[in-house]
Formats: sequence, structure tokens, C-alpha cells
Amino acid sequence: MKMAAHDQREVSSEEESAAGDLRRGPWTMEEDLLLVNYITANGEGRWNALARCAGLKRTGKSCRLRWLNYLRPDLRRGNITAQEQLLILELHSRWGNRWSKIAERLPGRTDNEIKNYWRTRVQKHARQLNCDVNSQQFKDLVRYFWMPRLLERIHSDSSSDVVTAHDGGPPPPPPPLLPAWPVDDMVSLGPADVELSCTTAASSSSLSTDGTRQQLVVSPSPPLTNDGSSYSNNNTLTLCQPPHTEYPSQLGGAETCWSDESLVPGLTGVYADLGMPDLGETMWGAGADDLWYTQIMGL
DNA sequence: AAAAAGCTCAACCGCACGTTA
DNA sequence: CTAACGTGCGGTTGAGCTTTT
Repeated sequence: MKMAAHDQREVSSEEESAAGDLRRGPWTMEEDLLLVNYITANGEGRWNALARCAGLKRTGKSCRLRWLNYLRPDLRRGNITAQEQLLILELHSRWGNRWSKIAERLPGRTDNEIKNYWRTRVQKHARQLNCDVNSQQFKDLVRYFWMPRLLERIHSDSSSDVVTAHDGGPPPPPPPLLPAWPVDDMVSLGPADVELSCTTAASSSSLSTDGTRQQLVVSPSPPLTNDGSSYSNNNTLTLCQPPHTEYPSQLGGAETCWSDESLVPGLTGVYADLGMPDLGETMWGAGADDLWYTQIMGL
């Protein structure tokens, strides 16, 4: 964890703004205490007056930002989880750069945090692919490669928790490829009127939230439609692959691939050029399980 | 070991919009 | 009606840290 800026340096007199004697730059611990104590006693709002009354030589804006992004008690710390990444990708595809709106769906996360995540992780990979982050190609990439990948990870993480809790025996076999998931697999997610689902010939899986209850539900699959490509209606994103796209698996049985040139024109070529494992590793913090892509892509 | 490059994220900025006097 | 003020948002910056060369 990064050390707070105010622990790292003293306040320089130059940071005392000449204009109005207002301070700028990193907050000190004393300023944080003043702000927290004042808001605890008096509540938030009226930030300019609050700044004066609390004895802070800061703008109201600066106080508000410090409180919302760093000091308020319901903030969630730590890395963005796979579930949160999935929600960010889905909500951004729906709403664009409406960071505060997206943040509402991720309790404890700030718009600033989500915005930083998007810029440092997602946009970086768009650049690496020479894609515009707003291009249809990149959106398809996210939809057909990264979101299924995240769903798989969410599942495998929760599965491994169960194994370690209940099974002291030999290590389990490698996790199945998408999406042979257990039924009623529960994961934690923030409130959102979002449902994500994946469909293959074998089963379908969905990750949904309804504002009060969060769940990842895996259920037997309905028959695939011929085109296998429908997705994104009002509240449901369905990631489909055509039934003919099957690949032999070292893990036993035919496996499915989430990409198909007919669905995402040009994508296969993108990955032939750049290589998939690097993408997954840097974006989602993956390690050995990038084998998944190399098997599928024949790389 | 040191320099360079890359990355993260707290904080600031300008603008838009709503509220108040 | 309107000017001033308060608030919130998205975009941008840069200090400090980490990784690579």
C-alpha cells in the first residue's frame, strides 16, 4: 500500500498559497483530523463554509474532494476485484465516461478511482492494440474476450475457496474452460441493475444484481440460436459464441472459444499480431491461466 | 548500482448546472 | 430576472513509487 502523501513530506511554506492564504497540494494528517472531526460533529455540505469553520486553509472544493475520495468511512480500499472490473466494463459500455454514475454501482469506490482504473488499465491496452478505446473493435474485444475471462476468473476464485475450505486431499484438477460452472455459485457484488451472462452449447451463466441482492447464477443452457450472437438488450448482456466454434482441449472434451471472426471482424488478426497472453496478464493480473488463451488461439 | 521509463493515484482545474439572495 | 455562490463532474497533472534497462 502506498504511503499517504502527507506522511512523506512536511508542509512547505511555499505551498501556502499567496492568494488568500489558501493551501494546496497534499493534505497533512492535521488537516485530515480537522476535517474528519468537523464533519463527524456537524455533517458535510456547504463546503466553503465548512472549510472556514473547521479552521482549514483550503477551498471548499478541496475539502469535499478529500472527504469523498479519501476520508469518508465507507470507502473500500484495495485492488479492484474481478467482479468490480466486470461491472466497470459493462457499465462503461453502457454509459461511457459517466464515472460518478458508474461509481454509484460500486459501493465504496470513488469516481476518481474508477476513472484512474480505466485510464491506467483499460486505455493502456487499447493503446497497445492500436485501438481507439471507443472503437467498436475495442468494445467487441472487451465483450468477447475480457468479460468472459473475468466471469471465468470470478468462478474459479470462488471454486478454489470452496476446495481449500473443504478438501484437504490432492490438488484438484485444472479448472475447466468456460463455462462449466457450478450451479448457484454466489459472489459478492455491489448494487446494480445489471445482468451479465455467458452462453455456450453446454450451459449459460449469469452475473446479476438487483440493487439489494447480488448473485452469480449458473444454469443449464437453453438451446443456442443459429446465429448465436445476440447480446445487450435492456438489462442483459449475453455473450454467445457460434455452435460451430469448437477447439480440442487438453483438459478433456471439446471446448468453446469466445471469439469468432464472424462475430468480431478483425479481432483474430489483432491477436495474431500482438499475442493474447500478454494482454490478459497485464490487464487482469493473470498468471499461468493465460494458457487458456494460448490453447484456444493456437499460439 | 544507477538512470530511464513506466505506472499509480491524489489533487487540481475548468466548466456546467442548480440554488439562493 | 440575474448575479453570486455552491456543488458536482470529467479531464488533466505531477509527485512518488516501481520496474526495466
